[in-house]
Amino acid sequence: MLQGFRHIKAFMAVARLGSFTRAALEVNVSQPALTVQIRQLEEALGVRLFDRNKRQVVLTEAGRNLMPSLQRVLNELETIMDVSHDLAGLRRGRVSVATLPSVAAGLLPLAIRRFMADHPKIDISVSDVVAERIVQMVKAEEVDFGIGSRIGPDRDIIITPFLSDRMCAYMPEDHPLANQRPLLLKDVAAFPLILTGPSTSVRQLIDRALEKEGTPAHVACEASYMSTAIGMVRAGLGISVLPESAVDAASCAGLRVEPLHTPGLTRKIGLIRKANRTLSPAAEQFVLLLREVANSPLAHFSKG
Amino acid sequence: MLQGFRHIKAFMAVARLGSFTRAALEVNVSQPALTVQIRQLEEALGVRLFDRNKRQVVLTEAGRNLMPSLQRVLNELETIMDVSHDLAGLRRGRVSVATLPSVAAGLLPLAIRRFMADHPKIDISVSDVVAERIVQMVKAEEVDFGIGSRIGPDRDIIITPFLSDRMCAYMPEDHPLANQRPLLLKDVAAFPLILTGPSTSVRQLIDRALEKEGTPAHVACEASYMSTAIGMVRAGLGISVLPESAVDAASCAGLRVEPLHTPGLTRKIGLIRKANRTLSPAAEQFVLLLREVANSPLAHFSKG
DNA sequence: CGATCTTACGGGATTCGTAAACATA
DNA sequence: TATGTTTACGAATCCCGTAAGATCG
Repeated sequence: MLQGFRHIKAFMAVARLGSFTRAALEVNVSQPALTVQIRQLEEALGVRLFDRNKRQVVLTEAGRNLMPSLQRVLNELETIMDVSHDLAGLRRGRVSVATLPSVAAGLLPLAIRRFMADHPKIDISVSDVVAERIVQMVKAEEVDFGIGSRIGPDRDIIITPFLSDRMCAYMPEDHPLANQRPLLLKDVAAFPLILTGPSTSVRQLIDRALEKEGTPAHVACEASYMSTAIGMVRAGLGISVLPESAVDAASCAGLRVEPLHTPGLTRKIGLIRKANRTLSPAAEQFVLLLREVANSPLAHFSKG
Repeated sequence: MLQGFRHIKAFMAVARLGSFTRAALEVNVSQPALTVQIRQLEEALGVRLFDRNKRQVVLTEAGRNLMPSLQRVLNELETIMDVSHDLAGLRRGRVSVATLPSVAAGLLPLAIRRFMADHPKIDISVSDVVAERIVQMVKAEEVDFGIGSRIGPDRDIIITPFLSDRMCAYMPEDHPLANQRPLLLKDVAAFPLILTGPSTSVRQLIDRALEKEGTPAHVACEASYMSTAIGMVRAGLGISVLPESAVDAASCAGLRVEPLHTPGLTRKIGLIRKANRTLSPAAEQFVLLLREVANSPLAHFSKG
C-alpha cells in the first residue's frame, strides 16, 4: 500500500535471503532499485545495515538490532490492512440499531436472518426502545442508526422514510367484525379494546385518532407486551389495535387481522441517522438489506 | 523519513486537530496535498476514515478503530529512528573487545576512561584472554574486535598493527643490573627469572628468544598473574620479564623497569578484525580513540 | 571470467503547491 | 459572505529499469 513500506520490506527480504539479487526477485523490483532502497533506508536511519562483501551480504550489528522492530512494524501494518479490508469487505464489523419494539419483533428479525447468512462475522445488536429514546441514542452515537417515527424537527437528525406501518385490528375469527370490509377505527371502538400502554407511540397514535373522530372507546385492558395483547384477544377479551408489522403470522393463527382504513392511523417509519455521520460499510449494507426486505413480498408490510 | 509515513502522520494530525487546514500547517504541506494524502490512505485501507462535514472533520467508526494501531506504528517507527540515530551518534551502544591480559590491564583502561567520559551511555565489555582465543572470538563475532598479536595467516582475519610492546626487565632498584644500559635478555638470564606460564604469548616470546640465543636460563618461579610476578620481584626472588604495557606506574613503585634491547623481544600488537565485517559506529570510534591513546604521550608505550 | 553489488541516466509515475471551484453556516 | 474542503493542473521531485562500471573469488 502506498508503497510507503518498500524500504522495510526490502530490508527484511535482503536480511532473510542474504542477497540483493534474490531479494529483488522476491519484492519484484530490479536489483539496482533494491540497492537504492537499502541505501535510502540506511541514510534515513543513519546506520549501515548490511556488510556487502561481494560474495555475501550479512547484517551489521545495527541491522540485527533493528530487524525485530522493523518486523513488528511490518506485522502491525499488515494487520491494519487486513482489519480495514475486512471492515470494508463486510467480513468483520458490528452494526447496532435502535428500533421500535414493533419493528424489532417484526421486520428486523427477517433482515437480520438474511444478513447473518451473508455476513456471518458481523455482529448485530438491536435495542428495542420507544421512539423518543431512538432519537436520543442516534444523536449520542450509541447506535449506528435507528428505525422509528419522527419525533420532531431536529437539525442533527436525518429521517428517511422507508415504510408505512398500518394499524390493524386483531380479533377472533368468529368475531362479528371478522368479515367486515373496509374496517374503520370507529367500528372496532364499539367493542372493548385491548391496547398497549399509554406511553407507547402506537397507543398515542390511536388515542389521537379516536379523539379527532370524537369516537368514545372502552379500553378493556392495557398490555405492556404485544404478545400479551394477542393472548387477550385470543381469549375473547376484546379487539386489539396493533401495528401490522408487530406480530408474525404464526402467532396470529386463529385470529383475524384486518387493516384499519381510518386516515391518520398509518405510522410512518423511517431510517433515523445522525446528520454528518457516515455509516460503517457493514451498517450501510444492513440498511440496504433492510430496504430490500421491507419491499420484498416475503414481508407483509406495505412499502413507504 | 523516506516520506513513507506521511499518510499516517497526516491521519493522526487530522484526527487530533479535527481540521485539514490546521493539520496541514502542522505537517508542513499545503492543505490540498493533505486532502490527497488522506484520500490515498482511505483508498489503500478501503475505508472512509473521516466524515467531512464542511464545518468539522470527525473520525468515522473505522477511523476510530484504526487510530490506536496507527499511533502504535508511528511510535514504533519513531523509536526505531531514535535508537538508530543514537547508535549512529554514539549516544547509545555497546563495544566488546577481546584483548591480551597485558593490554587489558595497561592500555585499555586508559582508553576506556576517556571513551566513557565522552560517551557515557555506551557500554564497553572487555574479555582478557590469550592470543589464540582472541582470534577465535573475533571470528565467531563474540566481540566487535580484538587486540593482540598475530597467530597465523588467516583469510577471515585482518590485523592492523598499531603498537609494539617491548619486553622489560622488572627488578628491585638495588639489583646489580639496575643501572646497566643497554640491558639485554642474556644479561637478565644470568639471574633467576620469574616468568608467566608457558601457555602465555609473553612466555613463548621469551622462550623463543632464549632458545635462539642459546642462552640457558633458570626460571625460578612461574606466576599466573603479572601482579604475582611483580610481588615476587619485590620480594627479591628474581628478575621478571614482562611487557612494558603490563603494569601501571603505581604498582611498579620501588622497582626498576628497564627495556630489553634484544631483537625479537618486541611483541607486535595489532587490531584484529574480522574480514568483511564493518564495525558499529561506537566500536569504530573506540578504535580511533585507542590509536590516539596508544600514540599519546600519556601512554608510556612506543607507537607501532 | 562469472557472479554480484554499485553508479549513471533517461523515461515515467507520483506528489506538491497554486488557483479555481464548490459547499456549508 | 466567510470559512474550509475538493478539484484541476503545471512543475518539480522521486523512483524505476536498463546499461555500464567495479569488485571479489
